[in-house]
Amino acid sequence: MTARRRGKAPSQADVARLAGVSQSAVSRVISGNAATARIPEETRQRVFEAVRELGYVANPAARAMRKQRNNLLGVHTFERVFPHAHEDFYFAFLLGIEERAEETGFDLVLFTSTGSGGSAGQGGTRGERKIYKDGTNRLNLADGSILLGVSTDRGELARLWYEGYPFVHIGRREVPGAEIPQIIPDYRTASARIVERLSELGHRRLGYVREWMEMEPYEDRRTGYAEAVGRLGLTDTSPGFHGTHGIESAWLDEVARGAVTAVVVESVRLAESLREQLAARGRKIPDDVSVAVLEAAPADLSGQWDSLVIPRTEIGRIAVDRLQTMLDDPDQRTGSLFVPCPLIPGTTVTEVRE
Amino acid sequence: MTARRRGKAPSQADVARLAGVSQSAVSRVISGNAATARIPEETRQRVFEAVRELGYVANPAARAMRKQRNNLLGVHTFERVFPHAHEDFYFAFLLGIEERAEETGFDLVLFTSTGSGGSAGQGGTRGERKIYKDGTNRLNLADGSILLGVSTDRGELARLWYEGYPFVHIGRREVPGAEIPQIIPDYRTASARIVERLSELGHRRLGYVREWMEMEPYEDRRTGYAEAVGRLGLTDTSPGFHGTHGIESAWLDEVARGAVTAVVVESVRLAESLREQLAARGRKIPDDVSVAVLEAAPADLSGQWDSLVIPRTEIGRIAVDRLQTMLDDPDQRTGSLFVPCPLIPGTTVTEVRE
DNA sequence: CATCAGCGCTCATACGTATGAGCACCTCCT
DNA sequence: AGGAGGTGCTCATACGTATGAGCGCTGATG
Repeated sequence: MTARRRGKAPSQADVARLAGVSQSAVSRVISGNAATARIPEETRQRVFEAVRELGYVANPAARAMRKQRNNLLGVHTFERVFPHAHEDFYFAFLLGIEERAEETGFDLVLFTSTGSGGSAGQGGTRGERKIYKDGTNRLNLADGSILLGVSTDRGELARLWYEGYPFVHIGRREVPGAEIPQIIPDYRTASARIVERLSELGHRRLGYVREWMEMEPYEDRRTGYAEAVGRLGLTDTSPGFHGTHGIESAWLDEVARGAVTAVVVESVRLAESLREQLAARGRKIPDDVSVAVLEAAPADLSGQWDSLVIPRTEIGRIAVDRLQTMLDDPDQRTGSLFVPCPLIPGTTVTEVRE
Repeated sequence: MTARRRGKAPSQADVARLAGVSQSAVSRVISGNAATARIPEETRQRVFEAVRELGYVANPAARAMRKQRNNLLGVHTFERVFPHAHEDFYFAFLLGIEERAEETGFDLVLFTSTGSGGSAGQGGTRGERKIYKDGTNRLNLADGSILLGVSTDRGELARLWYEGYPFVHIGRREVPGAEIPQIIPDYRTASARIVERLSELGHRRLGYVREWMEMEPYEDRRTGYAEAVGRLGLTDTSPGFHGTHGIESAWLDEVARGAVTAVVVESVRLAESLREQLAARGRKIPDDVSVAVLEAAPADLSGQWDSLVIPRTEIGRIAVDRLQTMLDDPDQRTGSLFVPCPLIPGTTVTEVRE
């Protein structure tokens, strides 16, 4: 048995010829719902027979063109997926997306092609991936897409939105004039809850250490923190709270002197640094200062710092579901979802001791 | 600016109307090569103007139907991708595939849908993914596909091959009557080289411990090992060499007595077990017995055992390239590629000491 | 015996793009 | 002046599927 030549896959017309019916009859048998198509069992059998005989398989491109559905969900990341996956950055999101896509019978397109095109090029632009390459919008291939990535190009997002393409963005990203549906880890509430907990443990004078980035996710953390500090009547005079990023040594001296009993830090990286510099001043965490972190470490690194955790897998699943509702009902094009971030206990926060 | 209603994306016809030319002119301007299409600059500009005005983007489905290319590469795994990725099973392959796909301007489709279909089902068959669901072959959506997975369904492979669908299988997998292009880690040569090295180090009496699986990859290791043992006139009377899997304690006693100076083991798992059982008999690796392993541990676990390493990322890249040549020239439908597996030195093989 | 409903299909068309063939016009050469 | 050859397009069609409209037939009903 030698393989059939490629390029002449049998069509419904071929099947029809063999079964002695019309192409449309074949179409109805194969994919038409039995209700509208009044085709008796005997004919159906003949058609299926012919299908098997010829090894007919539907052409998805044609089908996609005719219906407006492809059963394809796109995933666009603005940077490479897998390298980051290795660092657990995208990985857990993809896990959830894949799970849910499988459960709902969708396939996944990973948009990996860069804007630079070129068939034999030696690698595209290393950093960024564009949605629009020359005139064409690759995402269109999928019924809808999930977008993720830190360096999101807001212009492209705006255009995509304006064109009415169904998509969901993981993470908050404001684009003026476009109400993009987003799946947003609720950093704000989580940050506030961390402050509440510190307050319950007796801490009244806090400090805040911020990252250098100014993206929405950090804004949310800062908003939640500030709001809770205000509401609970706590004190924060740290430079981080008022706009400076990183750790100032003058302020550290104050902390060492006991001016502050708890510090909230935006990242593990900074928290580690804080620990070192406090140690250099003879202060220990949590004995002298409690520290909480506003970033989920990958699962295996956790258990150390008290922190919030980003439920990435769940967010992936939610993104798929949100997208599906958009597809089912085009009126649902707008509206974001907040996903609560649980706090995980560590060993760096204790009751205040004075 | 409110978003355009979904469902009526502008077509080339719309652009043509606006630019005052025919649809075919638009097509030629946009995608026709300039050589055959004799369209002056002025007209081109008018068309591009209209394109921008309307926000036209090409419809990939229609394009795919007309040409026979999609610029889509499929990846089908017979089990879930990402969970395994986490265990570094598929991960490195995907890394290479994605890299190379990006470099050559292709997008990736991950075929995640199970055979069980169903739009709202509560998850398909947990284990296996089928290629053919009811009558349709999802893979057809992509120009060609890369298949991988341990529980490959040979029947589906045969059918796919027979239909002339372009695909590549990662790992050796024999299917009677179908010469499936495969990217094969050259376990055979690598195993032989390990034996050669042991021989160079003075080992003449070897032992072999086999896994319970009977798949091609293990066959290759066994063949390479046996061939080298024969060629170099070495001795192996171990049960593993003659068909038994696992570790027999009677044989272990012999090893402990010094009947064997080096053992080749099919997996780290078994090697660990071997170490324990030798330790129980007062024998140490490598002081009393040298041990080499025929399986690459994930990069971070390595450095311990002397073993061969599977160049997974490279294999992924090669698979993409192999597929591309098939697509460019349908006559290249057959022919597999062997990829050499380097040996990495560890601390478990030394010169023989007697 | 005329009417009518249902059955089992077929016909025709649309989806959006790409492309071979060809048409009308112009320029240049003999 | 008449033809050759080039330019700047248009026409028509094909790709494979899905679907609304409709046609001829049969059997039942009035």
